[in-house]
Amino acid sequence: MTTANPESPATPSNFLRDAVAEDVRTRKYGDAQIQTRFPPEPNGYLHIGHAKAICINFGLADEFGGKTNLRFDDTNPEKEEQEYVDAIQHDIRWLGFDWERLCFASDYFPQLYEWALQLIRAGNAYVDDLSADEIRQYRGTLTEPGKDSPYRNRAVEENLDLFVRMKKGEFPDGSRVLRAKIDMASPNLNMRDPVMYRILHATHHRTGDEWCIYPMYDFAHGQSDSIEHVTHSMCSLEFADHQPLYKWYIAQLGIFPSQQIEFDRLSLTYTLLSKRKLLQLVQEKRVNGWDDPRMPTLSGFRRRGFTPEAIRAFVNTAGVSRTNGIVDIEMLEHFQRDDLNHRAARAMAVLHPLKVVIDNYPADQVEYVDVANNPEDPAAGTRQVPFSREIYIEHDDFREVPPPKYYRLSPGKEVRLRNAYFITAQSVVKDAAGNVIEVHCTYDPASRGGNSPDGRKVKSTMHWVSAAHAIAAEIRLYDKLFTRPDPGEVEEGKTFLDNLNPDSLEIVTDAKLEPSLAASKPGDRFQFERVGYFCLDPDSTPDSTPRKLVFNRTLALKDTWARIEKKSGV
RNA sequence: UGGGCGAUCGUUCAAUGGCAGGACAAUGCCCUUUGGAGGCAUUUAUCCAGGUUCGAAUCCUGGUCGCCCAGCCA
Repeated sequence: MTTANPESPATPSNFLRDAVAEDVRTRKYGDAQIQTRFPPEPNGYLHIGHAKAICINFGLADEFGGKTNLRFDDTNPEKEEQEYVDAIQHDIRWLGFDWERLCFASDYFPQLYEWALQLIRAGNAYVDDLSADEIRQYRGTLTEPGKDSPYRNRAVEENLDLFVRMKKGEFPDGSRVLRAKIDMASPNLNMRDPVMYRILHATHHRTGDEWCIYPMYDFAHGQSDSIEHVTHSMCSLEFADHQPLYKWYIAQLGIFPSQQIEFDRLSLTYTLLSKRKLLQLVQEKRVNGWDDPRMPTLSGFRRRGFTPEAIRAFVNTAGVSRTNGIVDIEMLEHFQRDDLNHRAARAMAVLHPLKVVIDNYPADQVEYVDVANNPEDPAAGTRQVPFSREIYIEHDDFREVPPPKYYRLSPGKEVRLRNAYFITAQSVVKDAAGNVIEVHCTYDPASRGGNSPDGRKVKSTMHWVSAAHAIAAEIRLYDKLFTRPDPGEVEEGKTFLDNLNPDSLEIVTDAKLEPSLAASKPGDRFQFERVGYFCLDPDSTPDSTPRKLVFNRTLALKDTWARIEKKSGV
């Protein structure tokens, strides 16, 4: 049962949907419903690329009234862990999907073993004593055929005896394998007597030490699909070459023929989606764990403040094909900004405070101005924000010598403090080094709320926080984890680690926030007006003393001024 | 140099023999109590060469280019 709704109103056609629709139309499976599956290996955390596979598998089944199983492809005990099994389930639910059945390839080990015996009896599988190295040599190359193993024509009884003893644990790791007897001269290397079982005296996260032989992917996946009556087994492109083998096992065994269909993986600019490399980043502590907000994992995006709705909308819009391209990360960011723009509560926060003293404002006066919680959504209501004589504004919002097209505060210039008053800069106070540390202004009492009765206009509106009421927070500003659009592109002698962005995390420790933010809870998302979207990090302790608030920047707001500045070649 | 898959705006996905369209990005203008958001407009594409057809991105032939495969990983 799926809980997510179709994201885009007009779903463009794609070859996967077409294939399913055609099978439904022709009643290929009779009264049986469409069945799909999402088959992760629990050897790492799910990333944005998996989100695509999840949306495709769950989405298509849902669209055609079918079901989706979550099946862990746990046939390699050396790489798989329970931690990953748990995290994966959590992430799929977070994304908005729920499965019909929770399955494990390891649940099928007994059945797979029986099927292996069946293939041996039929003369279609044999135990090979060749070493891994020898098997490689015998396999041939891309252009040369392989040659038969000297053990290829063992008698059925001997194969049976040996395989049973492999299972009993009589042989050491790597000493023997069970192989399918197909064709050592096949141009498809997957058909050159592929290994079905290897000996691995390893403890499996679910079956413990019950088994010491483990099936290979190819001998497990298709049959698992078949057992679950999967009608459409959608996987990534690199498995296309495996399809003949997938079909061969199913045909030899005479079991339900699931249909494999391949599609392209998702790739994103400035993003690495190799599980091996992501694991390396975690293990070498280049990032702070799988859920580091800079990671392209679902848990990383979640902590960063991304929403499942935006990720789904992005994945659905990016589409699916059989070409391998790279989607611009800006597209993902667009969908996230769009989503948050509509939903996120607004607040005022000053990241780099500059004190402003309003000289003609009564020293002990505090008034509360009415502020919309979300201008995009009147239903979000309003709140009261304290205003007083001393406030903080963003350091960037004042220039003693304003460059061309700079509309913000500078000496003699009048600007609007959002929802409050017009102020005009009169003088500055500098430290010994000549840095502006304080700006003195005057305000127009008639402009309360942000409009002047005489109708005069100001070019700029700025956010602010009352100094006396401000609360402190740590703010973590994230940037791209890698400096290159393709992080895997490396020069001679370098690795992808050399493409790590040294400035991917900037910590601001002295941000000043409006007091209402004190009530936020980890996971709460906000738009800090004119700055960006932020999410309260789990490192926060909003309810303890001392209270600690840590906000992660999800994304910065688009910044026209920054673009102008950049274009003017500074 | 074997086999498999693919090629459409800068990027990505459509068009299923009948006006090449959307999204992202970019550019310009309008609007704006967020230089946000929004609105309008603009630019740019069928890998190449032949062929079939009234008509080809689509079908055929031949090239070119790209990706994947030689784990006892998945």
